[in-house]
Amino acid sequence: MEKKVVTIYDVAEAANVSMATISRVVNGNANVKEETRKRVLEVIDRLNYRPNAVARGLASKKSTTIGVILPDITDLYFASLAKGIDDVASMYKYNIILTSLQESIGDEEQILNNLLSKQVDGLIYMGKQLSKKVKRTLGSSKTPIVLAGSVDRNNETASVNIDFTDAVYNIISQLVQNGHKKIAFVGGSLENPIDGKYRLDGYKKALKKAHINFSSNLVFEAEYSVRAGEAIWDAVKNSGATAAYVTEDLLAAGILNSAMKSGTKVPEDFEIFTSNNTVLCEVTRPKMSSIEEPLYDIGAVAMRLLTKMMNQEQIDENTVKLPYSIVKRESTK
Amino acid sequence: MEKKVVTIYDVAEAANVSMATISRVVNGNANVKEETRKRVLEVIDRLNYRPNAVARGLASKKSTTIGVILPDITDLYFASLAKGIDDVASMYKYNIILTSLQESIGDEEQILNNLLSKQVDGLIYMGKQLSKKVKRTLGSSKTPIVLAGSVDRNNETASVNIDFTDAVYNIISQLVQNGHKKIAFVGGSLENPIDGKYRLDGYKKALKKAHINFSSNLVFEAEYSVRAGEAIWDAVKNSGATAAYVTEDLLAAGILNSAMKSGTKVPEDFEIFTSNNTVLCEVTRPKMSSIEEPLYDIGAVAMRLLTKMMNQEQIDENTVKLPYSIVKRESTK
DNA sequence: ATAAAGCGAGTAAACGCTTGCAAATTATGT
DNA sequence: ACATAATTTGCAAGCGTTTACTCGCTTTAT
Repeated sequence: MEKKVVTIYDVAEAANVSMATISRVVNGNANVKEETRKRVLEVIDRLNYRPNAVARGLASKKSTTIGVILPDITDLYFASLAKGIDDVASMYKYNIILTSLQESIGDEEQILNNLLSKQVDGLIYMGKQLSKKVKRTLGSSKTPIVLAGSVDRNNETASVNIDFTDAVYNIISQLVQNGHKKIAFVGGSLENPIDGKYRLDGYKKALKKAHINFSSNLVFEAEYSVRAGEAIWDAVKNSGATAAYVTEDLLAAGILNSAMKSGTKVPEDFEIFTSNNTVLCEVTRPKMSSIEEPLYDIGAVAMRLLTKMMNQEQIDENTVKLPYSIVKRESTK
Repeated sequence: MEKKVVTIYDVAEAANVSMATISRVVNGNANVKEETRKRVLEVIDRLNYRPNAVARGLASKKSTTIGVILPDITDLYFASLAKGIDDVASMYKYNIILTSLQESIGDEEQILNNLLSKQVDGLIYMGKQLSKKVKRTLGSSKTPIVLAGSVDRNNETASVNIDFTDAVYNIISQLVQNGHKKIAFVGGSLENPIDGKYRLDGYKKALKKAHINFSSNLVFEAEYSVRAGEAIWDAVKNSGATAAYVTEDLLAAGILNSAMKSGTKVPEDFEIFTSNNTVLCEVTRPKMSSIEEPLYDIGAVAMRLLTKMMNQEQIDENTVKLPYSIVKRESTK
């Protein structure tokens, strides 16, 4: 006995109305007599009818699905953003199609096309930056997109972020205030505008304000990993730096561990500020002081913004900057 | 000038063939003359045709989409599993719809219905355990499901795991070998069969083997968080335990930190073994020894298994247990 | 009492694709 | 050259919904 799928027709028949009426009650359309609605609802329940979202999508041209593109879901930074997105999405009854950016560069376009072919109603992008090509593809579709924790140099694309420059400016200023003259800036690839432009700008700005000359010897580039952090410590130490601002928590944890292990006391002999305030900051010993990006909120706001765009609502701010704060723990004085 | 969506008809017209032929070349059907195929491909490229996956889904009754249900994406344990799933899924051209299990209990059923309404071709579940109700809903659909890092008491449902009991047995045996008589078992909710049954069984078994009496005073239940770990340390210490096996990394990290802070040297005065070998183990100082669950692989194998089920291939093993290993770092002797 | 307006429900045409079947074309063997 | 087989194509019927349009029946106003 094969299990038959219950369709709108079956419900219509059992409830003695036309399928249009079923559709109306399922969609909450007001043009249905209360009595009929009740009867239909009952039948739906009895037959265990489950509207086919694919068919609905085809007929309505809405999939109630959004595409989320991120580099790596095991990176707590993105996972936190994703959680914010997910919560708001489910609040608005959207489903999320998650896709990771693979190593290979070229496939960003392919991922996008795949998502568009699935008729997603919107997109959230958390990669490093949108390529021209991708932007073009996006432009030719009408699918709205917003960047979360990612920036668009030209502010053409909607995005939600914190003011990276400002945050780093503050951090560095505090370090300066603590008497440091040589402060290392340890970032990921400087090609990524967040590190290479915004954050570095904040660093430079703070130094300038304090009349300290910028020296590229104090700027380090490393992969975002504990190992890379451990490996770079010697270089950082040898640069003469007495404090460091690190753009990512794993990296910072690695540096911290190497420092402690090599006998450099943190924060007494060396202060460390990191950037993402993931749970890692609480796991290291000493616990790390960090910029607190409201990651969950960034994701949530990005998703909320996207729902507005999908509803064609008026958007007042294309680029929203959320407030950040600074959490002092034990890696700074 | 409104942008028109390019459909299969447009391509057919431009290529001077019927839409059926377009469909065939898009689907790689062999019954197309090479010359025609080339021409069509060219037109597809020129018009920038992107097949509508929703329409395909409706016509073919396949969505090339699977649903993934997990408790919390910011938990590295699940994130790692998810990554394995994602990679294999994209290898097989499936998309993933990610849904988080909210706090509220009752909605598991709703989540499932939503996913089924989206016509997912398969499901991967990583929650604590499938409720009867959910199982029933699942049974009435034909959608295959596999559990990843989650267990089914009755082995009715396909699942991929490690042998939790065996792993813990080994850990505890090593601790016993190191001379410990009082070993704490610190888990999450013991209602969860993984902790409360499988792991605890391994613990008991190892004690028994060593002729050590099991004492419930040495069994602790705590939330999976750093704070909970820090908070529980005193109780653990006061129980007289000289070593602990902890079922989750955050929790272990909290315990470790409190121990060190309170002057108890790890591993000299107290040994700690944890369970998930997430990156946290490398971030704490001392770094933590851990069972190494091949999380990524579990996810990957689960997804692979699911593809087989979706293809109606013969499955030899309903329940697959992957090999685990034990990584010794600095929290044990 | 009667026309206008409104409500509730049905009809049928999309939506963009897959696919079984039949028709047309080309290749093969004699 | 002809029949037959094999290869390519086209036709059209779905797939399960949504949604304009219509239509009959009540209300309401006059």
